[in-house]
Amino acid sequence: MKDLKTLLENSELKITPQRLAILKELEKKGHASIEEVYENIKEIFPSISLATIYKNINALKEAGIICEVCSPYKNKYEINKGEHGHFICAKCGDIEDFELTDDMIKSIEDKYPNTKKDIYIYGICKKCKQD
Amino acid sequence: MKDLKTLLENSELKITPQRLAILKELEKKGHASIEEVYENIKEIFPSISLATIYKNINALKEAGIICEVCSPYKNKYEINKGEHGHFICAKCGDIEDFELTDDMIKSIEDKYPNTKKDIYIYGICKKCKQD
DNA sequence: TTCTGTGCAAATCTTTTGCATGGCA
DNA sequence: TGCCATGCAAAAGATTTGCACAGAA
Repeated sequence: MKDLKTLLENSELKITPQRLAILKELEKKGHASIEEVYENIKEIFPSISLATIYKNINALKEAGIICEVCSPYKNKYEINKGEHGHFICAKCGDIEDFELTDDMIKSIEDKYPNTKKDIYIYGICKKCKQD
Repeated sequence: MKDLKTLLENSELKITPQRLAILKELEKKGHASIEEVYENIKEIFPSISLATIYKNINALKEAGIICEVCSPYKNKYEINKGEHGHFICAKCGDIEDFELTDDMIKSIEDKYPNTKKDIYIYGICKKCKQD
C-alpha cells in the first residue's frame, strides 16, 4: 500500500484513490487487461468510469510506472519491475513471469547489445495443453 | 508466386486474387499491419474492401498460413516460416527477424521444454535511437 | 451448379476527447 | 485557491457481421 503511493509521489502524477486502486489491482493480479481492471475496481468503486481507467493506464504507462504486455489475445498491464521474461499463452492469454537466466541474457546480449532484455515467449500453457 | 498459391492449395481456403495479393504483400514487406496491407493492395486492386482484408487475415491466421506479431505500436502479420526471433522497436513498431542461436534455444529450452521457440525482444531500433 | 468469397453498409466494440464538476496539494 | 483528475456523453477508430451478388472449383 505504502509502496504504491510512493510510485505516484515520485512521478508527476497526483495521488488519487482511482490511481491507487488501479495499481493495487495490478499488484494483486500481476497482469490485467483494461477490462479486468475496470470490472474489478467497479465492485469497490462503483462510480469509476471506463474513461478514467484508460486515461490513467496511459498516464501511468507514460510515467513509466506500469508497462504494457502485448498478446494476440488481449493486451495487459503490469507494474514495472525491471528486466524479466514473460511466457504468454497464445490461447488463453495468461502471462507468467520468469527470471532471465545468465545464459539467456548472455545469448541475447551477443545479438542485441545494450538493450533492455524484456523477452517474450509465446506458447501454450500447461492448463490449455490439457484441453 | 507459385509458392503462395501452394500455401492456399494445401489449406481449406480457396485461391482468390485478393488472398494472393495479401500474401504477396506480406511476402514483400516481411511484416505488415492491416492498414498497410489495405493501402498497398488498393493501389493495384481499387475495389478491394477493408472488410475483405480483415476476413482474410483472420482466415489465413486460422489456417496457420500467417501469424500475428504483437507490438505496443500496431499488430502486424507475417507469413509463417518456423521458429525465429523478432526484434520489435517499441517506438516505431518496426520488426526485424533474427535467427535463434543454439545458445538461445538451449537456454530457453531449459526453462520451457517442448515449446515453439518464438521469441520477442522489445527495444529501440537503431533508427529511433538516433532521434 | 454449388458453395465459398467479396464488397458494401450497418452494427458493434474499443479507445479517445471535450467539458463541467470535484478533489488533491 | 489553483490545477489536475474524474465522470459523463459524444466522437472517433477499429473490427465484425449480414446480405446480395460474383466468382472459384
